[in-house]
Amino acid sequence: MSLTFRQVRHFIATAETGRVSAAAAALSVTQSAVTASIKALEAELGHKLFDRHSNGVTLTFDGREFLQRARAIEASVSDAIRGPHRWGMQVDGTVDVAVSYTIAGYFLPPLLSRFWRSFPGITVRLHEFSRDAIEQSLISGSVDAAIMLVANLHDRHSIRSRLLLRSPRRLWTCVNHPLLRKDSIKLADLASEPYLMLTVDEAERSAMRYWQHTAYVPNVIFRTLSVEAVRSMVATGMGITILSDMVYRPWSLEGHRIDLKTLDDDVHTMDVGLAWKDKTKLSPAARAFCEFVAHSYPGSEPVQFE
DNA sequence: CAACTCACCATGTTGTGCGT
DNA sequence: ACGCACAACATGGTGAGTTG
Repeated sequence: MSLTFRQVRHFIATAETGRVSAAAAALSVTQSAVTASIKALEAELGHKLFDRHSNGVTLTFDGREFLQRARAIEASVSDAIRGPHRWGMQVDGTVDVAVSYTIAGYFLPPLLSRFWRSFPGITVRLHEFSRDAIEQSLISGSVDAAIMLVANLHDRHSIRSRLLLRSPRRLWTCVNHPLLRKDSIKLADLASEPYLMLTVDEAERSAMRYWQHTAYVPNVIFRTLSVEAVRSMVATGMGITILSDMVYRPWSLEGHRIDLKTLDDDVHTMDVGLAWKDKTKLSPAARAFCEFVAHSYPGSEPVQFE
């Protein structure tokens, strides 16, 4: 027997809900069907993907690794299914796209690769800016569109956005960190821990949005623009942090492992979105780019580009 | 060569047991 | 009570073999 797309869908649903029964309900199948899929998948891969608990399941290290691949499989299949209806058309031109640092490093490359294959006649000029510079560029018309973290979008009157991806934020620790032995972890449990604060792309502002809902503040021992610095310091046990799954990688540059834990508090997701200036007629190339990006991440509301 | 039969397999459900 | 695992059984698709 070989891996099937059905097993991948069951696995992703289980990973995202944290419960086999919830995944089954979401997929409109029974819990047993999902259990069987995951067991078959584990047998096929030769690795345990979930740790089973009385209140659900959690991804193992191998499970987290496979989740990233499973999401790529799902996106690729979705892309293949949608593609032939729309993307065969010939469009030429240039599109200027602004992106933030996190998007450029962790979101854009695979998307751009697929776009280039679909629209070889379109040249994409990329510009990496801060959030406020992206907004100014959109309003001034110096860029056609942007892919950015939309939670902190300031000018929602002049700039329209379309949510593409919600990436959950979780606790990062070194392996064998005492916090990992706790059944449930809240922000209150982290307040006394040395905290590594990423500052790039307004990450600190985003972090403080969920800390503000508690009576605690993080014990920040180091602020940095470097995700790799945070990764290395977490991996060596210097501190903890909370960052999104999108930027998570299981190893630091030095080869030390980083563990993940879901928090019990309501920590906002990191929301990636497509943004463009309202009431602006997009060029054919810009419109093709926006439609391609929006269609690559279905799920939320349909959107019409002018 | 098309139509039919049958065995096999993947995938599903129901019912139930077990652990927390 | 809740959630996962497993056994037994049902269903539908597929491929091999048979028949006219």
